[in-house]
Amino acid sequence: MNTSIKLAEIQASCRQCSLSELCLPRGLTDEELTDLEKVVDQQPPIDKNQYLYRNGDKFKSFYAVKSGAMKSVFTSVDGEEQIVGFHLPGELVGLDGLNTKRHTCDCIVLERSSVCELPSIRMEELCRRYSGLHRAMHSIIGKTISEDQSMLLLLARRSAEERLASFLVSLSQRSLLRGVSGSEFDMPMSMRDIANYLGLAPETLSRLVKKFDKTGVARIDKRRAIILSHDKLNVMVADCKH
Amino acid sequence: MNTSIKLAEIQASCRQCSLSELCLPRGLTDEELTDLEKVVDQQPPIDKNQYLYRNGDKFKSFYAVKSGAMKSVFTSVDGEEQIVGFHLPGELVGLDGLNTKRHTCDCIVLERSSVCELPSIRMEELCRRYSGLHRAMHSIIGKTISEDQSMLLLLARRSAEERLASFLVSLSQRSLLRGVSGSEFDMPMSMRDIANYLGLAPETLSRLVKKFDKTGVARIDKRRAIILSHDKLNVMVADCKH
DNA sequence: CGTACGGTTGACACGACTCAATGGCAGTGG
DNA sequence: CCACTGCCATTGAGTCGTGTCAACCGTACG
Repeated sequence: MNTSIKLAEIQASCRQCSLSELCLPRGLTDEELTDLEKVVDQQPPIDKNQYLYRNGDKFKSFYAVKSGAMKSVFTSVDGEEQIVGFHLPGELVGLDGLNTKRHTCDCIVLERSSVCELPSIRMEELCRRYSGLHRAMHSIIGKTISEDQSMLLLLARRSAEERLASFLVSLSQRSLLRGVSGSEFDMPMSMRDIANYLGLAPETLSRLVKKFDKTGVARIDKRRAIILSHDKLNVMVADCKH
Repeated sequence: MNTSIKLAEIQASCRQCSLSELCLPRGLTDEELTDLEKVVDQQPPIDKNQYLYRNGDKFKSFYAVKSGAMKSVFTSVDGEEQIVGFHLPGELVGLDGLNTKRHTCDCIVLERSSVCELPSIRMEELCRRYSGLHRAMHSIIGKTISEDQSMLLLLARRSAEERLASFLVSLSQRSLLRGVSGSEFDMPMSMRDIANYLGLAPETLSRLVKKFDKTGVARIDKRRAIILSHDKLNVMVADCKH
């Protein structure tokens, strides 16, 4: 195989990527984009259940999800596991390594996925050169923090029903952002994963899903979700206590 | 009054600050420190119940807590409030404004406090010049993310008892870091605030505190906490389900 | 074909919330 | 100085949501 061609293939073309409006490149200048493309590495696809990185691994890169999906799992000293995020195309993962320069989560692939690798050293250099990129990074980091805080409220104050409703709304909105339907979309994660993420027992979630179907709110079959009534969902999310 | 002297007073001296080993300056070079001091503004003390910033305010600065304490309160559309963090001396607040350039939390002062203001524009410039400072910022941001994630696990998977134990351990450790006793320290927040932070009803917390006293784990009187047995506390935190 | 795992369903228990009443303390105004 | 007024904290009684346990089914996979 011709090496030069291979290299050309490996280097990412953010401009041509359909996710560029969701992803880091959003709002960057031409010059910034050109240099960003130079440091972004395409990675070979990763199979289901493989680790993108593990808790304790040295933090060396951020990763942008190109296709597929993954989950970040935080494990406590006693072995309790908590899913702290699901990552869909256009989203950036790896921020949990910023503090100690080692990852504090496992990042596990939910379905065959491909990612772009953004070496942190080179990103740092670029951020120093381009304030637009620096701000874009900060914006993504800030979004992660805000989402985590919103999740704290969800877990601390919401009922099981409100949690599921909120989760479906979130997935629906992210689905829309990617240009897919906000009313019918695939869910790459298992029911167990969703239950864990929402701080519920799998049994509780199972009963809730059934109830949502019966009451015409939403239907989940296999790994496909159909929102039956956005109105009802939004009411459940917005309302404090019924 | 002589203006030049006044200016000299306003400008912070991170080097002389007893918190420098906890705070942003930690690990910076002399040169970085000199320039950092130039952008840090001392602010007049803020009284109890005042807002450092509000949800929706334009994000213009980070703030380093010099003395006192504050809480970050995240409010949902329906008015539900969740305390997402307590901030003690040496800690940096304001990160919730990174995403949209507007704060997503209220930051409320718990007891008369003073802060150092770090204008974000000037910090950005400095970060571009000094990689050490850049990394220090990233480290603090990453720590916030990791702590939030650890909090997600706490709220999703832990019993009320484990949550309180974990909270006390955290306060104890932070107290130690500041050079105060890890076994006896003041708690600047109300019982209500703690309950809210831990996702509990105030009544539940009250009963738990009583139980902790009775079982020789910890005693909380007025706003002072005494750890009676670090061992017992650690067991409660480390143990999964008994 | 056997095994493992994810998801479902039912019975049951219990932890934590809600509601309501009381006490204590701080701040305020007469 | 003391009554008034809130707010916070406490305590008890009762309920309900959600977790736990156990059994079962279907499907994927080796």
